[in-house]
Amino acid sequence: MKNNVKIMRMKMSMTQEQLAKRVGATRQTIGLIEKGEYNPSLQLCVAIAKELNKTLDDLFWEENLL
Amino acid sequence: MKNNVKIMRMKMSMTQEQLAKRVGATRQTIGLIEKGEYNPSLQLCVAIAKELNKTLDDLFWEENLL
DNA sequence: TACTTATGCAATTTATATCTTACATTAACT
DNA sequence: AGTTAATGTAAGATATAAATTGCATAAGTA
Repeated sequence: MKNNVKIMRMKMSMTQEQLAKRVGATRQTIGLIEKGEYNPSLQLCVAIAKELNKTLDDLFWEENLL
Repeated sequence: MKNNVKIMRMKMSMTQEQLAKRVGATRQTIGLIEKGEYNPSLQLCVAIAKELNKTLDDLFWEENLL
């Protein structure tokens, strides 16, 4: 489950904790998702995408990985 | 968690059971996802999208809902 | 040095997605 | 009427996402 969350979060100058609070998750959960060895729920993925002004495909679709 | 899974599955002339088998899930899980009152995992969403020749955004991004 | 901030990581608990099994319904067909 | 295929739905068990708590570390800073 590799993804672009970490890169896009840093582009927005947000910390894991700030993003976590805004999407209603914990810092640990965000950390695990960024690490990639995790299978988050669709709701959480959508919440993260909206906070980072991206779409699901931008963050999680294979062909779009940076 | 409304989505376009049911519409796209029917466009591909697949039954819930056929789609379920191809993505490694059960018919019941597919049914619940299509019904929309459910929060599937990202892995399952990706598997479904690939089987239906669509992307995550096509199936699950709000602005793309049919 | 000491202090703070951001992150990594691990153990335990809680919530819930998913599976399994089962039964009901509807539509199409013989 | 009877049969089959596709779907809806529900109860219980299992797997795992996510929360909670805690500690370690690196980088910056007073």
